[in-house]
Amino acid sequence: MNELLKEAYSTIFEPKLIEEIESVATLMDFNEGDHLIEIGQYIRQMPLLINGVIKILREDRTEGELLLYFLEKGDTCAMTLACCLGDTKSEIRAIAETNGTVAMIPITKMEEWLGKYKSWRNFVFSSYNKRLSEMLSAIDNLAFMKMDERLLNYLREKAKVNRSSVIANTHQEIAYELNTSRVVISRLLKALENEGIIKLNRNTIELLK
DNA sequence: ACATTAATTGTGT
DNA sequence: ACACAATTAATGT
Repeated sequence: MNELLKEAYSTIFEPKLIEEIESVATLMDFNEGDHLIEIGQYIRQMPLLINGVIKILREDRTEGELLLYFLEKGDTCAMTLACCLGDTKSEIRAIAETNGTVAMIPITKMEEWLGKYKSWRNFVFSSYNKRLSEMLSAIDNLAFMKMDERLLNYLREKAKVNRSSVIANTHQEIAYELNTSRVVISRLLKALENEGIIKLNRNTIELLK
């Protein structure tokens, strides 16, 4: 079972650290659609994503959801790091985009490793870094980009994480994640189809370019 | 195989 | 944004 762990992390972590992870981590499988982290929840374990894709959403007080970014194999959630270290509640919601596996690591260990392993420190810092810049581009999207550009961005990201140019989502679901209405999505999608950028089917969208 | 229903998507106001 | 039409998938008979 720990083949997976090695495969995902052996390029980043030194062998000793991987051994330690193996000895303390609990592997947890999740299924598509599972709510991994809810808003307001305390986080006592730190997840390392081994397999699958997780999406990170922010929720508006009025009940709108907004997609922030996707997590892929070898990533961890920066929010979790902040929560663990600062002992605060989660500000975000994490939902499984596909089936997958995470390794859960006790916070005590992760603090211990910070001093002990250089590769771990690097991992934590660069995760922060990466997420920060993803947050910035998410903000850019919101502040400066029109809905049609955001939609196209979304489709591209989604195609990337699923490693497939076919996106299996209804217009309604997309609208939720971009925090807009379904009608807007339908119209924009159709416009994109007319431009020959995508192909529209029921329940699926195929990215052509 | 057919009819009914529900869900998804398209369009006009 | 809303209402409704059109299309397609799901289900029961």
